[in-house]
Amino acid sequence: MSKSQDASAHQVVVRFAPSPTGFLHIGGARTALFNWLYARRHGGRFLLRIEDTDRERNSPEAVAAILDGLTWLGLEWDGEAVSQFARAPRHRAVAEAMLASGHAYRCYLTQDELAAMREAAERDKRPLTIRSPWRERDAADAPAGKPFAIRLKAPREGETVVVDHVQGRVTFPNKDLDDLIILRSDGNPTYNLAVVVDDHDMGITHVIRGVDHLTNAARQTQIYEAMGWTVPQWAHVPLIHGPDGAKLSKRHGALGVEAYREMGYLPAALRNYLVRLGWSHGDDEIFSTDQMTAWFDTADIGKSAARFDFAKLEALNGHYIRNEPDDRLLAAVADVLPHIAGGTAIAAWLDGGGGAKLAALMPALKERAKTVRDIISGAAFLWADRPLALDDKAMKLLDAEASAVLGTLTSPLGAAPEWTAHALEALVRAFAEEHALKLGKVAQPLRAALTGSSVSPPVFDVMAVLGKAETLARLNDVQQNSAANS
RNA sequence: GCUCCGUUCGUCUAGUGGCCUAGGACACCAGCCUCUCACGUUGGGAACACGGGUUCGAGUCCCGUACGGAGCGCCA
Repeated sequence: MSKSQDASAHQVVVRFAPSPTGFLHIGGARTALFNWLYARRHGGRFLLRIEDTDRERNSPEAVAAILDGLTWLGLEWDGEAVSQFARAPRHRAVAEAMLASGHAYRCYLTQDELAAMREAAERDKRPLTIRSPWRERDAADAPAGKPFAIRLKAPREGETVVVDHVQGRVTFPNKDLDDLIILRSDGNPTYNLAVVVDDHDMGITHVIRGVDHLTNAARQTQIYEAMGWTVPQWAHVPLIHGPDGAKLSKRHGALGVEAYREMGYLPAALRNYLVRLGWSHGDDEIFSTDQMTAWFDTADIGKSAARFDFAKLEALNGHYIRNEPDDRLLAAVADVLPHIAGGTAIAAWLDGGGGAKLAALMPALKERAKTVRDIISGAAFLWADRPLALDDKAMKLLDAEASAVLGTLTSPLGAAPEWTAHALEALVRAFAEEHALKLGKVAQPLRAALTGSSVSPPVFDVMAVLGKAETLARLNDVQQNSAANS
């Protein structure tokens, strides 16, 4: 292990180490992104480790969801994902080695004794620092057969320093740090031990993670030092908060990335939004993946927490949608369809020949969409059943006068020699002029009749995509309806 | 409570002692474009938490206060 590490001593190796207790949430996604960017920037490796040592709270579904989320986001990792649980024997061996070298000791403190210490500290309103009497006791005093945990024999004097790319130099007085347990009485390694051993064995050079791990960095430093291992470079990134400044909750954005996918966000947009949350490169806002990787640096990560802002994500997503090739947008539509009401019916319509129509309208659709779902709702009139349901504004647009205008328009339309947006626009403009009407007086009722709404892509595009027969049929529906009402 | 961290427009941020009468982006408002919406474009309002220092000069350095956050498990 150490040989291969020496050989690659100058190569950057980072990792993303989620615990599979849920989905890949937005904060984790950003941490993964930062690590991925850092590795790519330095031509290093981005490894993945699943922290699944807590058997109760871990599920294969969650692991799959995390891998899916990373893949969708485009954050490919190098090699196989490492299971932390599978490495427990090695963690145990390291704990034993520390015991043997005198850097750790067996602690026979019981849960009851611990609880009493906690209670006493609470009562006296003083900070709780566990001081195990077993630290100094002779091994001969050990009660035979009683369960024990292994605790790190941490230094009591001086301070432990964490030199961090983001947080700067943070010092922790050793007197405030207690002897952390590295091996539980049931023989299982604890988180801090497992992380250090794994990071060391995996040759991790830089640990980029949330600030909630800052104090862990101090404790982990003590383990590295006890083992005589090289401490990795640290970069503790501030957390992402909800719009109200409090911890991100389900209401806000603490959703799994798959939720963003289902809401119709593009991975490139989410990456761009996330990278800009806490990190900056001057006034730049839009980054291609190449630019991100070329410019990303832990030194440019801010120290204060950022709030999650859907409006900005949406604006960014709109930008990416406008610039996305139509065929990929079509694929994105197919991707979200299963997740919306009536989606399967739409998918069937698409497969039954509607796909070509959606594709034809895509340039107009993507111009006004913020999410993939907007594309779908904006195209809904394509597969709507006749006669169309009209919304209130459409209803108002189709008053008696407008209906009459549309009635006289039907015959020139029926005789249209060419059914293209361009030709239709010329035809309708000529018609409006002939009848001394402003174009809007014709176009708006037309839009209402054809789409059932006052808002849509340009009407001439709508007519072209709908086709002559369908257009005339929808206009006829309006005539029927207005006749019935009068 | 203790330890650590933070605080520039509503939000994300630029800013590393003079280039800042504080810049960009999103959002908001108004105009233009226009068959609607959107895009685009032009313009507008909008911030250095507060109080002391240091300095010729402070958003930038120091101290304090307030507010916010994170961590204080035989969880990860």
